[in-house]
Amino acid sequence: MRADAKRNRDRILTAAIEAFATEGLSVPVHEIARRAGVGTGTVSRHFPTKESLYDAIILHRLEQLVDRARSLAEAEEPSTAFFEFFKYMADAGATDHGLADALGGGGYDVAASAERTGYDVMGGMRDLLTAAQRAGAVRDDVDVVDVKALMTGCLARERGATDAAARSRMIEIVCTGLRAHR
Amino acid sequence: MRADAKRNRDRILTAAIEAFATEGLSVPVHEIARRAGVGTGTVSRHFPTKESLYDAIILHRLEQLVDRARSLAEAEEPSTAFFEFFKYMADAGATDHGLADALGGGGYDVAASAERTGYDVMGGMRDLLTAAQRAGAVRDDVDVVDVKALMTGCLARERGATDAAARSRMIEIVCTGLRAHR
DNA sequence: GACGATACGGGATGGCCATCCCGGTTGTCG
DNA sequence: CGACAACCGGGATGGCCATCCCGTATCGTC
Repeated sequence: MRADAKRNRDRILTAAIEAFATEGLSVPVHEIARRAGVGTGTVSRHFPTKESLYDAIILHRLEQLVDRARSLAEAEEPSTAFFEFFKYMADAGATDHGLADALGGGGYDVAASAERTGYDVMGGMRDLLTAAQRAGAVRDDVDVVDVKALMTGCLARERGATDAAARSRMIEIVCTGLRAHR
Repeated sequence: MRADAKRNRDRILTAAIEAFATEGLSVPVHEIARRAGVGTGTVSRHFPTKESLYDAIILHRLEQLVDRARSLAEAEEPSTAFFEFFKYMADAGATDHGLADALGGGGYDVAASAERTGYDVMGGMRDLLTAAQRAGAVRDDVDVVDVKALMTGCLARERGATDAAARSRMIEIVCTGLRAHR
């Protein structure tokens, strides 16, 4: 690959990460090109569709989060690992509108894309959850989809990432509800 | 107002209610006109902008829900009134994608529209909440916006309205978390 | 240093959609 | 019944956006 091509590709990725994070997934490709300082054609050539940009960025971000899940699973006991991760991921979603859109299903199907590209983004989360359930720390009738949905509730956009107090309050509420107790 | 105009207006409202409920707020105006059996011009004349249709339908729907909140507030003790209402509204949102979009903030700001048109959709909910808090049934650091946000989490669209079991599970989780306990 | 391959820019294209417009129609009132 | 105002339909308009295209510029190699 030619040097300038690689350089532009990296610029585009950097610009897209930032643009998605601040504006959400609906940011125009044109705007990403502008931020990257390249033409729209250059974006299209590196990433033929907007969805391929989603794949490159969102799935990569989720991989990072899953790595975090795995290291938490090793270092902590199941209960704290799960709840720490929940908080960690919710915070990530609150400061990254693109991630929040993806989790909320806004026009991008994470699970389908992960499958298509061979990533395993659900696995790490599922392991964390089932371990916590086996340890009796989480109600055992919930599944990862429930968890994801409840998390998106903590990401309500109307107060932005600013109101961290409200967010941690909501996280606390959901985590309390998730704890086993019958 | 001429008889045919009134008839068409009603048809449009009926069609729009159904279209929003099944397709969400992003359904094209054209599609609403088609369902109503009128031309797109007729829709535009009765409702100059799409948002005026939102106002007519969503705010009206919310009024109904607020009425329900008020009657629950009279009939029940504060705690059950609040939690009943939460469940009632979440179920409403699950079967009405338009309502879910509006609650989730998908391109329509309920609070602003309510203010602009003079409706008081938040009031009933707020009363219910503060009453429940005074009765010690709900943590007193949450506000209506939190409640609304957590509710949208229970409305995750990816399983549609079909999976009622998952929904009531999530409602249970959130309500448990909302209960006071320190 | 020159040449072929590769990549670039940004205008052109086409789809989608809300809103506007106007020639034709229909209800209403005298 | 007749005339006129009100209303109707749906095509036209314009904005937004992803994607494609092609003349031009740049890279890497010989």
